[in-house]
Amino acid sequence: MKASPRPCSIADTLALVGEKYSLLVLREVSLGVRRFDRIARNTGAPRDILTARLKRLVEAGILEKVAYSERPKRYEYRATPAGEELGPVLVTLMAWGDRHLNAEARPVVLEHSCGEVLDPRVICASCGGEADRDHLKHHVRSPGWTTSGPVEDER
Amino acid sequence: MKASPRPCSIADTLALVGEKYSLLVLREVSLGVRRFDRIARNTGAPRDILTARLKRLVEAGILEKVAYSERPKRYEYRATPAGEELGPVLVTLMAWGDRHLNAEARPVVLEHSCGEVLDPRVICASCGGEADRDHLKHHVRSPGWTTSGPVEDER
DNA sequence: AGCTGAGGGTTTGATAATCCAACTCACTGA
DNA sequence: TCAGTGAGTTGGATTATCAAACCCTCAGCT
Repeated sequence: MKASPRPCSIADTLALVGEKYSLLVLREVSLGVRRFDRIARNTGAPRDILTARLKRLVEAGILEKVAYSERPKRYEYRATPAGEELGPVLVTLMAWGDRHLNAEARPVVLEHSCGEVLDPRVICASCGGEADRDHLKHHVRSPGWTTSGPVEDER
Repeated sequence: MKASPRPCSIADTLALVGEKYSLLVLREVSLGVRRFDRIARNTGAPRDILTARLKRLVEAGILEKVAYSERPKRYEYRATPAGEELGPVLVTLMAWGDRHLNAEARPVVLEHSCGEVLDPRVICASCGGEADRDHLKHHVRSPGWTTSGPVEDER
């Protein structure tokens, strides 16, 4: 994926993991499914595409190859710490789908250590308050990239 | 995008918003950029693709077209409540990119209503505890779709 | 009336990515 | 020896993306 005009961490992150299947691969790995064949079947990814995605995720430092057998050389894929940190993205995507697409029968349920089914909230780490639209303000740091758009003429 | 083999809200959500540019369109809308031309320039999406993405997001109930001028008929795009609820996905994607790709100079900063720069955390709504890998257990509801894979033979 | 420009798209043709099936290579276990 | 498994590669057909040009409606000059 190509970088997009507006400098933005969302775009940069999607440039790494936004291609088709990448996040599903991560889902499988975080469910404990680490081998090529099974990831291919569980995600539905064609094998050649899966090869490309795994390569990219390994190069990005999100997954790592770990040999689980010499002779024949066989590798499995595990999440690195950076990969684990994408967990919140998966959790929030899943929560949205559970609410808006699979309200009556969630295919996968996450149980929190407190015993309850997880209902995830995003909060501010320093004050603990809810971090939704009403409580956030954007500050665009890049000159010429306010919400009114890019600089038309910077001569 | 096609549905993937494993029944999963992550896959279902990505089937709606996982195509290239869709989440960037949502980012622009949530930054207050609502018009076709400007969304096209700020995301870098080709105009024909943008037309397709907007159509899909409107059909999915994530955006809505609002006329801001009769004669000539002109529309702008706004997030519906369902669209607003994708905010946490954008926030977590941005946080990952800020940490791993733009650590020294974040392009956009979110300020929480408490006055601090937002450092988002995902927590369990019922107990308030951290919702990371160590505190979560997966329960796969679909028969035959444990982490060991699909049913090989269901005759 | 005619000209220019803005806004919001559609069309066209070339380029690139995806998909799927078949194939390879290196073994293992019966 | 022979079938099977795991992890990819390869080739060809299909689909999506891209960039640029085009279209239509109207507003505001002149």
